This record gives sequence, structure tokens and C-alpha cells, in this order.
Amino acid sequence: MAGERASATGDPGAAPVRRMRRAERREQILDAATRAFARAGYAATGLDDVAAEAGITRVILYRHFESKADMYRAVLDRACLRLIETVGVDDFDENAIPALLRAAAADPDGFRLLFHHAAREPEFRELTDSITAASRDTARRNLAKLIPSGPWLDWAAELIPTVSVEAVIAWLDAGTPDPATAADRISRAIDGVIRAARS
Amino acid sequence: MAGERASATGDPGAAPVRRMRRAERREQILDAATRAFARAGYAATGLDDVAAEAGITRVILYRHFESKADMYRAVLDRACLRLIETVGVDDFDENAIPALLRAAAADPDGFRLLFHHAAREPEFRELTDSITAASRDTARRNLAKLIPSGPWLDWAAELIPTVSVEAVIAWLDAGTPDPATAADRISRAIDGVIRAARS
DNA sequence: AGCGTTGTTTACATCGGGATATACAAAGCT
DNA sequence: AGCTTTGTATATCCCGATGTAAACAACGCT
Repeated sequence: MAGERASATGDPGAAPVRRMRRAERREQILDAATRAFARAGYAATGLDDVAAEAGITRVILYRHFESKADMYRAVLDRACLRLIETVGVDDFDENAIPALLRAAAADPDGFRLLFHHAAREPEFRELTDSITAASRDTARRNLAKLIPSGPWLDWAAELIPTVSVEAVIAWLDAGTPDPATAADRISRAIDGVIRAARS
Repeated sequence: MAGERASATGDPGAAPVRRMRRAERREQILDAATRAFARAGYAATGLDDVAAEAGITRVILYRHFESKADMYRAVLDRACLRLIETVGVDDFDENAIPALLRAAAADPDGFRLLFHHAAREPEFRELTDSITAASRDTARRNLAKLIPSGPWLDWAAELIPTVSVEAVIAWLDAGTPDPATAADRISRAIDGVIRAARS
């Protein structure tokens, strides 16, 4: 199946077979791996799945990555990097949500992978912890003006980043309709949660 | 570690070692398995983890369950059952949230397992699909009066059950403070999301 | 007291997937 | 043309986890 693209049979009249340079192939593998891992997470995804998704053999993967874990880290690192360079770490202002939407639209599989899988994989949580901890702390800092410290502040500080992310994912699931409208609605939804959080 | 409770050495002065009857042990295994699986999901949790959590040997597990998958299904089935018999399937009224809180407090690990792991495991999604689909449809039915059908209705119908669940889990994380207050806040948070969903 | 149940320990069979090595074929630059 | 790069195919090692088997020990009901 993977072999029929660049077959070793040398059948004439085949497609040009444009091969990739190393860096290019690496990126393509990372794309494919992101898609593959986004379906079922690290443990439940085999290297064969990744190879098939990339349209190459499993052996090639090892010419670019030391191991499965190494590859997964590379996938996660790239997804984190992309996210952070689109959305600042400490943003809680009015353009945070539009930025989040842009990031999710630019790399939907990476977005889902980070928040729906990596965040629940103890072995790799360190990679997403920086993001989640930062957003939780930012939320807490802003909420501290409105809510007395205690369990309900904890609750709100934990819930609001989660709701933001889930709202964005629901937006992806709904087919990414008009981003401006989405940003408006999500912002107001979060306002609603904040208002509810003040007793 | 497991052996020192009911040691085969027969050392005198040991604890009474109260053995369990079959059904009782099965429930205890299910409890332990729920805790173990709730940490990292199906694939990343070994039978040794489950056995250690239950304080028994791995061999005993096979006297109660055919296989790992069989055991996991039993765990998920029980968690689903408990959830459904505490929270009706089609509830969207004012006592739905209190019921959800009661269910989560009664079986926090099962609750987390269902919504944070099982829901993302393709092989077992069928078991949670009935719940998620039902709650999404219920939400959609109620929202249809307020929102014209289209992507934004889809968005809201998907988001609201998610927010409800995540709000409950955040409440668990915050140490389950006053359930009545929690119910009130969560209800108002959801109202906020609904209000935001009507353009 | 005796027998079935519950449990332990040890050893082993099995299997899938990760990881490695080698040989070979075609692409494509120089 | 020739060498390097990129890719395929195949074979194999290795390890951890699932799953099985057998012998033995103690609880607890009758």
C-alpha cells in the first residue's frame, strides 16, 4: 500500500515520485504522527499507524527519530511551540480568544492532541504542564480580584482555561464557522462562567 | 507487599486476614481497577498495576475476568450504570446538576475514567457513546427553542454537556466543597454559556 | 474434622510491537 | 557517469505484558 507510490518495480509511466529532502520529510512525518496520535494517544498508536499515515515504511521513521517516545516528544514540542507563538503565555485580554482560535485552526490535530491526550498521559504531562499551569495561574491572578481565595477560586481558576479550550474544540467540531463570531461567543461564555464563580 | 497481608509463611500473631467471598472480591477488584485505570487509561495501565492496587496477585484477576479488556468493560459498565441510575438520561431540569454532583462524589474515579479516558479510547467509546450522545441530544432539543439550527446550535449542544462535566471534575479537584453552592454555580455557569450561544 | 473456597508463589507459554541490521533500488545532484 | 541520499523489503532480536498451569497454604463453612 505504501509501496505503490514509489515502487521498487520501476514500472514505466509511474508518477514523478518527487522525493523529499530530509528536513521536509521530517516535517511531513511530524504532520502524519500528529494526526495518528490525535486519534488515540501515545500508547494506543503503533509506529505502523504513523508510518501508514505518512505513506512510508516503519524503518524510515528511525532515520529521523531515535525512538517512539522521541518522536512523540518532537510532535508535542512542535505543537506546544506553535501554540505558544500564536497565543502568548500570559494573555488574558480580549485578543487571547481570537489567538486561541487561530492556533487551533492552524493546527487542529496538534490542538486536540495536546489537550485531549497528552494532558492525560502521566509520562508526557511535563510537556503540557507548562502551558496548563501558566494559563491556570493567569486565570487565578485575574480572578483573585473578584473571588475571595478558597476552594471556589481554585475551582474557577481550573475551570476557565478548560472551558476555553473545550469551547474551541467544539468550534472545530462544528466546522470552524466564522472565527469572529466564535471569539465573541466564547468570550461571553467565559464571562458567564466568571460571573457564576462570584457567589 | 501484597503477600505480607495474607502471608503463606503462617507467622503467628498475624492479622485476622478476613477473606472475601467471590462477589465481594469482584467488587473490590472493580474498585481498584477503576482507580488504577483512572490514572492513565486502558493501554497505559498494566494488570500488575491493577493487582497491586487491589492488594492481590495478578493471577487472581483471571479467576474473575476473562481478559484485561473484559475487566475494563466491566469497570466501564458499572461506572455507566451507577451514573445513569443517579442521573437520568434525559434530565435537563434544575435537579440534573445536583444529581451529577452526587454521582461524581459517589464514584469520582469512575466519573473521571468515563469522561477523561474512556471517551477518548476508540476501542471502548461505544460504551460511553450512549451517554454522551444522549446528553448532547437532550441539550440540542432544549437549545433548539433558543438557537436557530446550524453550526452554532451544534456548537452549543456539544459544548454544554462538556462544560457540565468539566465543571463537576473541577469541583472534585477543588476538594468537593459545599454541593449546594456547587450546583448553583455550575447551573449559572451553564446559563452563561447558553446566553452566549444565542448570538 | 474435612472439604471447598480463596489465595499465594513460581514458572512458563505466547504474542505484539519496538528496535536493529542488511541488502537492494531508484532519485537526483555534481 | 558516479556518488550520495532517500526509500523499500525482509529478517531478526528483544522485551514487556498478557495469559496459563500447577503445586501449595490457610480460611471458613458444615
